[in-house]
Amino acid sequence: MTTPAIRVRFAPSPTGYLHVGGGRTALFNWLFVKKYGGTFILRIEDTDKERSTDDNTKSILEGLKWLGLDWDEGPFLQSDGVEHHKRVARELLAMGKAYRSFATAADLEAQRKQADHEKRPWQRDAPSRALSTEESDARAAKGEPFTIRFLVPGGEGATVFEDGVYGSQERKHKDTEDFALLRPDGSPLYNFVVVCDDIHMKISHVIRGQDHLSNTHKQILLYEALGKKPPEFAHLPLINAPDRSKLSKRKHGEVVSVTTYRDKGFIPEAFRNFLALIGWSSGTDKEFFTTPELIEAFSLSGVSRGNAIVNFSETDPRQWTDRKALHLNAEHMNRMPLEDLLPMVEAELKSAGLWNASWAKAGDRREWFSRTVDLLRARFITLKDFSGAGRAFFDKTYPLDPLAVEKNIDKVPSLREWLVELASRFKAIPDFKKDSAEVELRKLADELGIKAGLLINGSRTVTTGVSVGPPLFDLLESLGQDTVVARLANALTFGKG
RNA sequence: GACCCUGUAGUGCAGCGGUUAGCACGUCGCCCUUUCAAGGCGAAGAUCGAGGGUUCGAAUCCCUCCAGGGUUACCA
Repeated sequence: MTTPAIRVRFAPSPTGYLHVGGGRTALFNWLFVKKYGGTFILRIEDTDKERSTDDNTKSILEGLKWLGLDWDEGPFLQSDGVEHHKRVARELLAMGKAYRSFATAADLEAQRKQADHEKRPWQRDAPSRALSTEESDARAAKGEPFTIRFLVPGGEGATVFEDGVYGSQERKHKDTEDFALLRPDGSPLYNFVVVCDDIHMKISHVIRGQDHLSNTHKQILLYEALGKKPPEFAHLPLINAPDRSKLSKRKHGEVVSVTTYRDKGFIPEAFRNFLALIGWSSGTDKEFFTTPELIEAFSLSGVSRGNAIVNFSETDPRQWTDRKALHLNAEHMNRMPLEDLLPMVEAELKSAGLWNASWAKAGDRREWFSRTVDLLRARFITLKDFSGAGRAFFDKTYPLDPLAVEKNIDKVPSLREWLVELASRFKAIPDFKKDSAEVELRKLADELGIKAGLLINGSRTVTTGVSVGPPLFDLLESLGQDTVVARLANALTFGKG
């Protein structure tokens, strides 16, 4: 017995951008290949010409690239194989394993209604199915339009397969309808093309969403009719919205699109980590995974069977996506090697127009940049925070959080004067460092008979515009004496008008 | 309607015949020489969808029901 080479594919249809469910399916295929070795193929299922667009294809590739899920072959366009698909359909027809269905859409609709009325399931176009070969040929020759449908075997037979996640699956032939292979215009349909292409590409393992679990039986019928051995199948539980409905851009907005996560400052590795945790577990308590760790731990046996919900709020911006995703991103940002993070922060600052050449690799402020990023990352959640909450570190001007001003400055009437005084104390420090700054600040607090916290909160707000960030004295040292003094000296008018 | 899949805290997962039913996110509280969305400690939160069995013993096995999801397209 020979074990065929492992060949898996991700086959999205370009009827939309890459959504989180698709991203997760791609990730699992990718992990499978990385873990066991093999070839990862990308195939674009563009058989529905009405809904497929090049823009969507582009955005899918973009999403995949950002996610770091590189493929070995492709992208292949399914539509390139149409002639082959048609040929196979004709073979099936010639072998008597498929038949021409002359019913129009309206006929079918009537048949279905009738079946419904009689409380029996509609499964096939019985009139066409009963046609003799001669009559069928004659009507086709006359130019009458027809659909080619698969002739599902009768009798008590069943299709059986062992799913890598859901276990043994069985479906009686009588529960499967005579699904269509080719439309009247000759274009092929999904269940048929998938099988043609998977055979053609020698796919060994099909890992895809659970919405295809039922389709698998039809596909197996096709493999059997074509005399081919079906691949191994593994289906993944679906990812739904908080209301348990399918994720859709129209209903749920940008949160379902993979590229949104890129645009909102996610780190690819963190997002992979999050995606992996939906519907999969290593079987241990471990949840933080670098990608090599993920590959090592990955196994189909860890995939769960229940559909999952990705939790997000459409009204609370702090919860625009699942908190766990956000948490994982913060964690990865904190724990990843600093040298890997620096280019990402650089890119973010550049796109925000805040980049300064002296911070570049060979720049004279590189060391400062590196230390500051290191300081800031402990409390940041996404890359966006470097240009947002961290703006005061990278730009002369920075927005003020009115709430911070209210809470940390305006609550104490004389605080503004005290901060100006603090500025002159700081100015006099010969060697401005976090320790010397702290000594000076606490000394002033003592003299004034006030809590150091007041000055701490106040100077944080004045120097950074926000109420959260790194420990104050670290922050002051990073900003540097001149900047700190200048900003504090402005305390009287800070945040006014 | 038919066929199929699933059902453990708000969410994601552990658990596979004997545990005070674990972990993480989130929530709440306390601590961090009175910053903070970081860190530390702690708490609340699950009659394991419901009801019947089997068993000395069931979240774990069986049956029924219920709920959610998928398929039932000349969508994918």
